[in-house]
Amino acid sequence: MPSGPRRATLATVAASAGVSVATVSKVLNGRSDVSPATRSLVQSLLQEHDYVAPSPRREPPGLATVELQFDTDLNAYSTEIIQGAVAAGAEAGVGIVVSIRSGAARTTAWARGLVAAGRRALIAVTGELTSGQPAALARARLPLVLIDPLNLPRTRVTSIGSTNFAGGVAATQHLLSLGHRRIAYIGGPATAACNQARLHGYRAAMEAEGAPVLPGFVRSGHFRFHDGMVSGAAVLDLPHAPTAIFAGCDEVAVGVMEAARARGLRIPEELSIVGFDDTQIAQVTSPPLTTVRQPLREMGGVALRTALRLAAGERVDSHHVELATELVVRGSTAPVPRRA
Amino acid sequence: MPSGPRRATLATVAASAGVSVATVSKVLNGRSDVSPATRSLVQSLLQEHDYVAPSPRREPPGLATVELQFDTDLNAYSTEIIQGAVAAGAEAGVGIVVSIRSGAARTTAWARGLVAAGRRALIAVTGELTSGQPAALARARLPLVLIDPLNLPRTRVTSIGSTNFAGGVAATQHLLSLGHRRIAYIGGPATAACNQARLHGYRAAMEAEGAPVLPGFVRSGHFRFHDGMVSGAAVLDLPHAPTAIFAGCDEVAVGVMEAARARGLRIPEELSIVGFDDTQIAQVTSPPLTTVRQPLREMGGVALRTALRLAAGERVDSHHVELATELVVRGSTAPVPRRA
DNA sequence: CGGTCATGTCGAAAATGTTTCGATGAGCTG
DNA sequence: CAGCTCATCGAAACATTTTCGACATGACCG
Repeated sequence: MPSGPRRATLATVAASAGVSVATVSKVLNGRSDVSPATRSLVQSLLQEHDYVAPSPRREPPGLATVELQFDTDLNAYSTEIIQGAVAAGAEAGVGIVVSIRSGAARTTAWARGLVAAGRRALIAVTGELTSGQPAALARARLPLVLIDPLNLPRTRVTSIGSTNFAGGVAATQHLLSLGHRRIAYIGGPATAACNQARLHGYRAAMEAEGAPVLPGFVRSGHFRFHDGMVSGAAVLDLPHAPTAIFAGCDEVAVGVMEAARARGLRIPEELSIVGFDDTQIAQVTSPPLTTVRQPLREMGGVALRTALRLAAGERVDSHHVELATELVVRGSTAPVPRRA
Repeated sequence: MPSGPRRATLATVAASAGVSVATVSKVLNGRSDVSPATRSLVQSLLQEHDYVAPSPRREPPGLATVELQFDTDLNAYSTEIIQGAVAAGAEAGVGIVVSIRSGAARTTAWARGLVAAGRRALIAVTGELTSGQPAALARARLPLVLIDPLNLPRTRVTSIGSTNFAGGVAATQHLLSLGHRRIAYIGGPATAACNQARLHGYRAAMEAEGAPVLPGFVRSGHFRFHDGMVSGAAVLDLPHAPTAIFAGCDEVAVGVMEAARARGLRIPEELSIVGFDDTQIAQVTSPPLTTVRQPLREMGGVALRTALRLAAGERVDSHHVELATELVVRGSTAPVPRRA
């Protein structure tokens, strides 16, 4: 059953406008040898007939792009993801279009716009997803891959993460092995999946060692420097202040460092700090930060390759992949200080 | 005078391959009803005849992209540039494709590839330019905008920078006004224009104050953390060690901090440090870094808008624009210590 | 005023590329 | 061998763009 009245062609429009096919073509291509009157007449008739370009011509092979969308301003974490995606994109011959999510709702129209703009897939980084969004993307046939999603909607979505739980365990065990018992955790949004996994890793390691999680020792935030400073200050001012703090990301760790510095605490002699991510920041602090490395570049690369596989219509082995984290010991951790 | 032997058409290729025009078309469009043998034969003949798709058909409006190319791995500086370009791109409705320059020569073919991939312009960040590259880009009609170029070829190229000289003066004057006289400069590549401007600003301020630039007090590098650590160590180990160091960028400043820390020097009490750029790093060090702010986001935005104007065929007012730098005083600078 | 020339519009026809559909032949089956 | 399937290919129909000549118009000139 062909779709009702055939799709409009130039000939259709030309006939109804009383001009030649050539003229209609010229209007479409913005040629100059068409009088303004004729042009606007043809344009309105094009609209009326819902004219759309015919075959989506063979697209130049290099034209493929993938959108890499962030939910917030770029930071050291984003930089590594971008780097990884760009490197993998260069190999695959697709361009990485970076964007920062604006307030705009992610509607079907938005998804279609991305497709029309030549995007082959969308990679959303640390995003919050409403349940309708995967549906909108599916309608537009735009594959979606998530990196470190804040939440996972019911529908099955492909996502890339790292072994946050294991990382939380490793960080905490490292501190425990140095003799620390009063260890606080300062993390990100309480609802974020990756934050929960790190927190549970911390709790699991503490519990295994029989170390109590003291009241006020677990704090949420937004993974930002400022959160680290504020929460760090709050924790350090407790009567039973911790001797070590496990921060949910490097930026928070640096904020904690600043809070410690403001209180005259020496790091690592009087306070040990472990971060998470191993961004470029970690190598640049004083002292250099002990942290749990997330393979962010690899995650960006894997996300891209997964997105391309989805775009090519292939199945992916698993709808969620976790890359391994690894504890990197630098200078911000030391054995627990002797009681004065 | 038409360009010699007419451009190859499907008919040309079909004739030389001994197949029909239809078959060649199918190969081009990746249709399945072509035998592998025929396909590869046609493909090689397409190559041989330099077949290119004819008219760059009327292009879907949303497809526009601009390439933002970096010469090195992404860092905090890149992040700000990207952020600025992406924000401006979102406003203008063009996508920003980030890429990292590979070893590949920037030939005419490369430039044409970018055009074929839908790029409207190229923004090259802190790149080194050979004289042939602007020519290759011009032949492909791809507008080029430079941000902080390392060198400027003879041909007139549009570029965006900041007032590096004024910034160098401001940083140095700030240190001088705190009573410092033994001030060292640790910068980037000796040939880089932005580095030279900062260095000359430093020299000018020193000279104006009658402060001598002591031997060994000016050092080059690659604007990296490691350079700061090495050159910082070298300068601090001089018999006439400086009381203040002006670093050519924040990352170098952090390296210098690390070198100072390794020598037990307290910052800012025993050593003042000024950085350059005001990337996110500067707010995150201990103590927070006094630095010369470059409006990197604005530079990214201006570069994008300039690139789009060039792509639209408009003239730009000036082929070089410099945005204002601004000294941001934080915690890494203090009055010169009294002689012990 | 009539002739000439430049200019703006337009369409017929040619050029180019894509799609449909039937022809052909190889290989397999019964 | 008849009959069937399947892959491959091209002729022809289509869709669109481009070229080029036709025509009208108006300016300019002698």
